Amino acid sequence: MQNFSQKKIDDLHIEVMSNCVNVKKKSFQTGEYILSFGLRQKMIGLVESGKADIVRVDVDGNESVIKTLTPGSIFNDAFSCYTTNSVFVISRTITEIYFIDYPQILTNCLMGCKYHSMMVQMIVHLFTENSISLNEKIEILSYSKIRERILAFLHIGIGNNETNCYKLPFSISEFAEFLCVDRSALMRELKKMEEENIIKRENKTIILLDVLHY
Amino acid sequence: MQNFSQKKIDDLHIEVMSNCVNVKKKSFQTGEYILSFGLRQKMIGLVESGKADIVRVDVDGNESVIKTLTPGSIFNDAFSCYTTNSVFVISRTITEIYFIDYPQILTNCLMGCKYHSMMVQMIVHLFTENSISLNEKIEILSYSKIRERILAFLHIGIGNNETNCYKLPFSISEFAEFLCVDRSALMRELKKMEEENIIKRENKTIILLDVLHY
DNA sequence: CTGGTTCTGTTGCAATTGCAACTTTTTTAC
DNA sequence: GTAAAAAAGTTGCAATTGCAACAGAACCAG
Repeated sequence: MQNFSQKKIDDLHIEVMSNCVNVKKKSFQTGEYILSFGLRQKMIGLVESGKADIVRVDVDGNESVIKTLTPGSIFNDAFSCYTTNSVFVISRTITEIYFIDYPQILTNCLMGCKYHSMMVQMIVHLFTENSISLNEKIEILSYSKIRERILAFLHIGIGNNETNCYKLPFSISEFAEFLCVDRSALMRELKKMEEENIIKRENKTIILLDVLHY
Repeated sequence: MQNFSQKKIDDLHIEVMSNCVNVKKKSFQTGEYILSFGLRQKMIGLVESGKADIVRVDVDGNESVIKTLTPGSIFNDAFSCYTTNSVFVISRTITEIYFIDYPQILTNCLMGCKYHSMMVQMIVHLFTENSISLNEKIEILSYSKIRERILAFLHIGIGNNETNCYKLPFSISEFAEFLCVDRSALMRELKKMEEENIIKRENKTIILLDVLHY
């Protein structure tokens, strides 16, 4: 999730890579659809600036944020294939994204380019990070009680940080969506937890009080 | 999940690969721990025969089967890193597994071996399949009602098959574990769905009656 | 075949959650 | 600055679920 340290790929690397494979940069407005993965486009997206969400939409139209993308984040089409529902990437601010041609990395330029190895490592990094995020989400959703999900989310989010603070990267409504629980039920539980001195909340910042911070 | 057609890697490939990277074959007894991923071992496991489960264990000791591994299945350490809980691979029958040294694929034998490209594609395949399974699990868990989870599970499992039958690859207890719901509550819901003619159940085979099979 | 263990099936009950329907506050757009 | 829209916050109520505690069936191992 957010605590996973992104391996930043700087402009120089992008420039070098663009000699090796097809790289395009595009800008998106707030709310614009960056990708509908139903198309199964084989490419890697790399966020340079802005913010975007990977959102799953089920058959009933319910949305669930799978992951929030920030500068340095990397994503691809592996999120959606073979599932019945759709996954979209939606720009939440003005967002700039590099698109790197995916099959090219494996076919073209085969073994000849000295940056090829770096590209392969980038792919592995992408998939590993993807895998980690998905596992974190499963860990959270495997709890049946809202309180447990909140705590799991906070523990992952706070991770090895020195503080017990966590600033939500999204609104409370989106938080409920992420946890796959009803918004009002989430509010209710957050209130209860505050009354029981388990957390303290101020706007979008949640402080986990130490007693249960095992 | 089970309907995802595995790209079988036959013995010849394994033999060729073993010239390029370090490959070891090991046998495990029923119930034996194949891997505790807490160790963060960088390697790929490839099931030759038998059956094993990837199991997540949370801090309270609750177990949840992430995925069932059958011959041809491939797995690695990307399942667990950076999460607070542990992931294990447990052998359910006598199981034979190839272990392929992971970093070697990317560092040793760099660009020299003509099977290198195949290895890279294997890695991509592994991660993609991993990603698909995890997404399917998230899709299932994103529903809050047991009935919805059962139906999502069946839809994924049946997929594009011609039949409406699905044979559970595990016991009802394990099914409840997989869906992250209480076993007795699952029983109750299965019974209700049978009474409402939504499904028909016989032992471990579930038939989805066509009305709701959109 | 016998005792033990695991799985299946059932039920009552309390707790939690989703849902609907609100009000209030904050943010956005013109 | 003001109207409109989105988000936050509340609450009552019904439905669903988890939990505990059973009993019977199936499946071992000696």
